[in-house]
Amino acid sequence: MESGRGFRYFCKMHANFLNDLNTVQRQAADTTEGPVMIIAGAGSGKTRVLTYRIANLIFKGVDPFHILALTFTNKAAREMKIRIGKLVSESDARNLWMGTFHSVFAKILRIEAEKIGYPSNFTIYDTDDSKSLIKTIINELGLDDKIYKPNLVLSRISSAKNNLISDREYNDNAEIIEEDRKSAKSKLGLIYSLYNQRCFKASAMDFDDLLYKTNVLLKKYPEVLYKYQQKFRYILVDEYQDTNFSQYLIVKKLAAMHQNICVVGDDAQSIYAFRGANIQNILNFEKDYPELKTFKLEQNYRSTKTIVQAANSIIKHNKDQLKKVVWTDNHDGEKISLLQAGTDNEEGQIIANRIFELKANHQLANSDIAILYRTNAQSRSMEEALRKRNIPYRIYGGLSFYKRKEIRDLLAYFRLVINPKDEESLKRIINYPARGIGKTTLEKVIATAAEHQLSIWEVLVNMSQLRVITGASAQRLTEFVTMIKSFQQALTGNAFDLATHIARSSGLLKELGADKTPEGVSRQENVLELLNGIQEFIDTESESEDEVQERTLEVFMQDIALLTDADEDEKNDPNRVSLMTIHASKGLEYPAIFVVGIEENLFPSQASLSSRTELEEERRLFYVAMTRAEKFLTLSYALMRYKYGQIQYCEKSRFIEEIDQDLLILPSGAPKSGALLEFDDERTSFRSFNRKEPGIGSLKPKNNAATPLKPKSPTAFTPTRSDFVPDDTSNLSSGMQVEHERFGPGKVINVEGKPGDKKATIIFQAFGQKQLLLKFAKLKIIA
DNA sequence: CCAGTACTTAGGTTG
DNA sequence: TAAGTACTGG
Repeated sequence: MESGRGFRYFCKMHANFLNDLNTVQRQAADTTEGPVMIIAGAGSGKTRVLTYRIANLIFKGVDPFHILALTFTNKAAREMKIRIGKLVSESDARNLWMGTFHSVFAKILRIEAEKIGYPSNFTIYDTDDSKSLIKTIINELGLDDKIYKPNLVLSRISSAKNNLISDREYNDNAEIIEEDRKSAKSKLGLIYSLYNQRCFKASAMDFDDLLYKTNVLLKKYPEVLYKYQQKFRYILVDEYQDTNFSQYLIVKKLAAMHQNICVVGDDAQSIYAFRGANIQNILNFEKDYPELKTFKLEQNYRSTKTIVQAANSIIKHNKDQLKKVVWTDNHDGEKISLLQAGTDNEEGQIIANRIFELKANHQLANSDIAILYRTNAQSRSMEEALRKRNIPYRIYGGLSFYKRKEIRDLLAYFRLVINPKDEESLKRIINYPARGIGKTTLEKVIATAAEHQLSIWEVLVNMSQLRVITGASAQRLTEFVTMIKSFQQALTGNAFDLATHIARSSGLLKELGADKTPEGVSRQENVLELLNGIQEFIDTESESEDEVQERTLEVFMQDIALLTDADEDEKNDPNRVSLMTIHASKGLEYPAIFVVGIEENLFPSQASLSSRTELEEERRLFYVAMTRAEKFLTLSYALMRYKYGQIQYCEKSRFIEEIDQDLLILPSGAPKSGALLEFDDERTSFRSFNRKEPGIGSLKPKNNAATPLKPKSPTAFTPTRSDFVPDDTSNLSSGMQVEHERFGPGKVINVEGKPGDKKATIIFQAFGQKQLLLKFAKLKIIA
């Protein structure tokens, strides 16, 4: 079958290419048959081993189509493909099945969708969609959303799915029922069932469904399981310590036939237990495959001796761990600096100063440096300080491009056009931009849908037969349906043309164009950027050879559904300091690392203190943070910090005490807040500088002048005119020119409603289309 | 319907 | 403090 593929690569690769690896690494990469577990300490060249192992498989003649490699992020998959491409050939690398669990199995689910009753163009609900649907259900059931908090409900449902507990099993399980009853949330099971029904009716799957339904598919259809067992003869799983039960079982089933399964992980770096990841999977692995060969990668190539020893001294305080000794041949390096600041703001200033010193003394670039923190809220004081010193930075994990409102709005149009049953999208845009479809009308439609067991879309399409809504409202709903249908006609055509057409004729671009504030302009630019992205998508060729897909809008949407902001590439100025949470830093490395806010109740976090397992997870998190550093590691804490606008007094973290103290440089006379060093620019010039409030200097009031004020909205500039005398509008009709006290001149395009309670739709020159109730609106009739 | 105001709440977050 | 939602007057 594998007709001597190795031959083709003989010239390109010298047979001894595995000599680039150390002994254990080489064994791990060359033991290609049978179950293998690789325990890979931090910085031990794990990615390198995976890369070489896959290249080795291809070199030995395995067809890339038969290799499945599951990674933690799409970015990791992309980078690994590039590296493998350089070892073998780009076309072979392209043909690998490589990606996250979610993206790989979403692909498979689309192929097999009809077996489980879904269309292949099913929508993927993201967390916001899920939450919004849960909110709807809670409201419909008349439950209190303070008891049934959408976040909590979702995490409960998610955890059920990740443990493969169906809604039926949930509702039949005495233990679960008792647990929910005790916490006064006995309706959770009902919400779970309704949520599933609604997702199914909307032809939608949430993130957890992608794994759950894969399990259902493989269990219910042995022939499908067989097909993929045949296909995936070699399976590799990265970051195995962070997989959950649902993922574990998928892998176990797929690997059952050939048993060529290789998992790579490090129990010391397991930091996602809080959402279902299970270290037990590693222990299970040994039970499932008694023939297993285990390799321990213990030599660290990343960090100095100091950093490796410090990290080891931390992790040894955890009881639960596999035996492993991480060591390094690297230099001792510098000691770890510990900095103490008076307040969170001062912490930012000290760090910024320190970054200047490091860059000046050690020829580091901004991009060699990362600041890591426990919670996103901590980024503020760091940003402020960096901005003041003109140090360019980039924040990971902020509001990603695809989460911006204007982008979600346009994507909702695309989603609805592709899958008109997608109710979350429909509700989002049916009246945006405003087209006079009010809350009452929509509620009537939803009620009708529930009554007849139809989707909202089906009600809209069959409105004339159902005769629930009549008159002007029905007219506008019909117009909406006609518009969406006309978009659907163009689905097979050019994706960019269709997308642009939708953005224009939905009125979305016009709506955004009406807003002349800087924010408004930037929203418009974002939409244009998305359209550019679609053009770019069309211009790039399809990833894999076996699916020569048309670059339609539908395919584009499938592509971006599972993106995260870790996937965004750095277009402008790559030379920036990186800011991110420790969670987001997993798998990354930098010459210089700052870990900030190492205080009790923050790191370890307050909530983790009550249980040993949670505290140990925090400690692993600290271990991950420290082991990101290659040469320079700086830790810091503050004595005071703002939390929810209140001052909180802090104590340095127990984790600091746990570090081998010989490796630390303790805060030698932490700078008093009276005299900080203030740098002017990137040169080393600096001057002493006195703060305004001696003593408690850094507890300065917020909203200082350094923070740019938000530009005022145009509304604020339009004075309320005392000479404005409104006209009688009881006979207002379409086509009339009017003037509004605040919105200025505009043209009436529609008037409806009973006399005395009329609603007018007016396009204002400067403010776009608005609907106004005439009993309130003060209008002057011009013509 | 629109827009300003009062009130509530707050963890880390793959895809 | 900041963001998001619910309420209310025009």
